[in-house]
Amino acid sequence: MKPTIRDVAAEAGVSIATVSRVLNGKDRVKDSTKSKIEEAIRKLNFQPDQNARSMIKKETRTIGMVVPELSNEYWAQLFDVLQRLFWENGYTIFIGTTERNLDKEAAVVKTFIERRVDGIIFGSALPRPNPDRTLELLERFAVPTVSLDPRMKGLHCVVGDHLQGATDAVDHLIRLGHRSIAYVGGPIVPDNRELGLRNAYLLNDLPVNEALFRRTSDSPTFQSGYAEMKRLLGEGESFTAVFGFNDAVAFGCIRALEEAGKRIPEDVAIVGYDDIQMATVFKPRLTTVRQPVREIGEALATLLLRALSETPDAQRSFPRTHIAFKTKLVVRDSCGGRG
Amino acid sequence: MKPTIRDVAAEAGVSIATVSRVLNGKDRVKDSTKSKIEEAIRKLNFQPDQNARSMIKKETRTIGMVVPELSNEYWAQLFDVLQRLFWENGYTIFIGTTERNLDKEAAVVKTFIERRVDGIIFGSALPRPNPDRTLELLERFAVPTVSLDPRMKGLHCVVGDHLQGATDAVDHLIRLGHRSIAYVGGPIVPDNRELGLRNAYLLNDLPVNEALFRRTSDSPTFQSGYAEMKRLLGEGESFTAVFGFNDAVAFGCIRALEEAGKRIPEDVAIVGYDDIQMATVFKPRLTTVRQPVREIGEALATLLLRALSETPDAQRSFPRTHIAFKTKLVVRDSCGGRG
DNA sequence: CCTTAGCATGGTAACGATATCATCGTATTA
DNA sequence: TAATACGATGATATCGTTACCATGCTAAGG
Repeated sequence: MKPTIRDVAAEAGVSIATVSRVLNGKDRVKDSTKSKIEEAIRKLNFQPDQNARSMIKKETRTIGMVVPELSNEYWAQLFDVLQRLFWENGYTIFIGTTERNLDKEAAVVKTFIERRVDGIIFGSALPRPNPDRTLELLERFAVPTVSLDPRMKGLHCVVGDHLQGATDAVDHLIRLGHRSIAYVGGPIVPDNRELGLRNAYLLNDLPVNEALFRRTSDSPTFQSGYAEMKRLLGEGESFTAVFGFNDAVAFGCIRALEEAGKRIPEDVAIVGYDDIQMATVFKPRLTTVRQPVREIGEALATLLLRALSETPDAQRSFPRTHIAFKTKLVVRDSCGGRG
Repeated sequence: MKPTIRDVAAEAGVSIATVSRVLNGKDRVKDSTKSKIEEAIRKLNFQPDQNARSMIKKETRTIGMVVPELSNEYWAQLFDVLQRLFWENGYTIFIGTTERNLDKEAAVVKTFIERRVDGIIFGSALPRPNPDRTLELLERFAVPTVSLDPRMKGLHCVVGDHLQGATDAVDHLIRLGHRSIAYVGGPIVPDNRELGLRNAYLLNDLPVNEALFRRTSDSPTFQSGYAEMKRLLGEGESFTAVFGFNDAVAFGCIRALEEAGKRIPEDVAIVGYDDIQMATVFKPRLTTVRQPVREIGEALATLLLRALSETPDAQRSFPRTHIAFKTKLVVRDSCGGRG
């Protein structure tokens, strides 16, 4: 059996209270006693049970992170940033994937609540139903939560300004002379990137062709982008540019276009979103909208940590915060026009 | 304050023992009592405290996963597979990244032990020191662990057969006529991929040029591959092919080569490792060695779950298992010769 | 009608820590 | 020298569950 604080106390010939004192290093303990206890701890290979500690401390020092999936560079990078920041503050991270399924999402949040996480980073990306079970859970149990999805009403929120980002991207295409831009979006609506596109059309007083607005049926990945572009090409609509929901989708489109004999950017211009690492490798290099992942992660962590440092009473009245990060259009070669 | 089982008992006018019974659904409870209790649970929004439950059950139903980082498609994909399988079996996953640092690695494992995870998936990738603190921790506390690193002696182990994979890849290059193959490895030794390369040289009775064996100084990423290839090119060694530690590194090399005016595959042939999604996008498409991630993940989960189902006594004598998965050479365009 | 079984439930000791209050010396002060 | 303060430690309630044993009730069997 694993040794407990009682075993250590017996071994060192003191009371468990004193052992607890050296474990936490707060009360004063005589040096000789302290070293006796430390020796006993070493000898028995004692590791305090964090769960037992949590029960009485009423905080677990765990964070739950909910994301669609991790095999998506954006989420993975975000995780790496968050992991480092929370680790530095003594938190361990539970992670649960929604697999883009509302039931799973709610189940993950419920699990986190049962495990009494101190806070939640909510990075799901699903259309919000009504009633929204996940949101209800989060509110009922008053778990401090920071969301990456602005549609989660009432939660703190840190986002990239996708409306702006998409508008910039499409403006760029329009300025290069494109008038028919196909959009391959993700599976969810409403979608600020799509709105940004429509916004740019509007600002430039251009007609929209609804047949060019597409959405992938599942996760916005390389495969789904590829499949959707194949379908679009099959329908014979004409277009001279493509705006992809993210870089993976954009790459999928590129692959489909090339298989259909189109050249990039000569025949079709492409712009993506996220600026993943591979965006600089692919030739022609991808023009895309960069999200400041590190800054977003830091804002997320800072906000949640600040909320956690409030007393439980104060947390309820902690002001709702909404931070939107500016994105940046990174112009490379996939739209041509720059040589 | 969050409602406890006692509040529910009071609300329903029964004892906490009975509430516990309906919570666990094992003992028989009269239907009318049961519904009274369920009503109270709903009314109070009661969620049982999993940690309190763990204390007495002596299992937390959590798994700790330790990985170098997640912004690496291989680890991210593996995580997604594992997450699904463990979720289906009622486990929640803690994840900790080592940041390729032995101290952090040991600290993560220690944290997992303090949190009393039921099992650990050990996916660190670091040179093993002697003495090996992480291994000692794992052994002392007898946490059921499955490793992805065969150098963790005494642990169950599931790996891709990299020696074979690398041999296949290099054999392919040699068969295409290449005699000077640069290797850009990861930061750690020994490295089975490097050994596979040497093995192929040996089998084909070719001389080796040590100057062509390189290793990235940090994580095997796009950036480090790019930097290392830049350095190699600066040294003026001649070579006609490159074998990259993984696809990201290979892409980094490609980028550096192209900047130096080399064409792929005409001037330099490239082969990567892992077969990430982008391997099919890049033109020329990357020839690479595919690891069966899904199968590896399933084997990992199955093995750990089986170990966990043993009684604590039986776990000690549970036979050490070592599973190596065959890899598959995926021939595309980056080596030419098929074209 | 008494015994006995079995069902439904209650009471309470764990689990492994921390927190609080009590206690006992010993040194300091008036 | 008695009062006092403080430093070091011990005893024990507590956190929110589950496990285990006890108990009361009803119905069946003799």
